Amino acid sequence: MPVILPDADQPFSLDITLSCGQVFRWDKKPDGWWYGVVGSRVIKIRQDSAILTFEGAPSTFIRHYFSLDADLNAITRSFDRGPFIHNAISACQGLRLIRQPAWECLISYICATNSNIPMIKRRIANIAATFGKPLEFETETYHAFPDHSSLASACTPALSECKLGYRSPYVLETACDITDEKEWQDSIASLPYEQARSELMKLQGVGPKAADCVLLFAFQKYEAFPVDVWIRRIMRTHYIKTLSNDTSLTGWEYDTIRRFARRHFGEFCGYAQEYLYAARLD
DNA sequence: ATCCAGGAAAACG
DNA sequence: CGTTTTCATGGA
Repeated sequence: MPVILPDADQPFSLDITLSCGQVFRWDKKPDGWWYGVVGSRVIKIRQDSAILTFEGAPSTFIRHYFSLDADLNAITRSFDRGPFIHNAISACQGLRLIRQPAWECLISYICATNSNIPMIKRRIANIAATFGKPLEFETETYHAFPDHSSLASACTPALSECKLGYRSPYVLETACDITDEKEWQDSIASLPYEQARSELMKLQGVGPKAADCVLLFAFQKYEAFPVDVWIRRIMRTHYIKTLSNDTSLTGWEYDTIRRFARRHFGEFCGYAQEYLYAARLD
């Protein structure tokens, strides 16, 4: 079975990377193996100290998907400013941002609004099981995430079985809006962050938060700083203490937070965001 | 029962 | 224009 031995100077934690809430299609079995579906591959992977053992994809794919080529020490050093983020970096050593398939990431974060992580995972699994291509792996059947045309032609009853709630029409309309998956992906990738963000927000069900997540997790726009209720709470408590206490996050407040973060943490503020988010319960 | 969760659209002043 | 209300789902 293929093995990767990451550079000892380049930390990587498979557990933190897969469980921090950036990606929704992985599960860890009690025997220590993680199983996930990426594109049309079922991947099985585990980490024992520094040794990464996997099956289902070539090592070039694994390295790219988990950003093992990135100089993580240099990245965390760039935003290691102040005790709070420093503690988050220490608590989540080896957390790396995954390079997710863009179309699946887009739909995932449309399904993520006003929900918790177990609920999001269930919705994505439902969509894949209903519309995705079955993939056999070790006596079990997994499902690829369906392409945009499969979802665009989905009939409403089948989609409502996926328990998306009020997000169903958003998924459907977005699937219909995107006529060519690769063309869409290339056009977003070619734009600078702010423009790409504006383009994404034209899609139904994609607001500031979802757009920032897609840009960060699928397009490697590391200046994106998604603000959810957790991040807002953390930023208000530890960084911008003048922010108000009212319940709903206004557009003005979202922009204030993300621009502060861009200035304070620098060009990798999106990476910093993920460390803050992953360490939120500490 | 009430509140909450990787929010965003629609309705309202 | 900015602000408030509504939306569906399940766990705590």
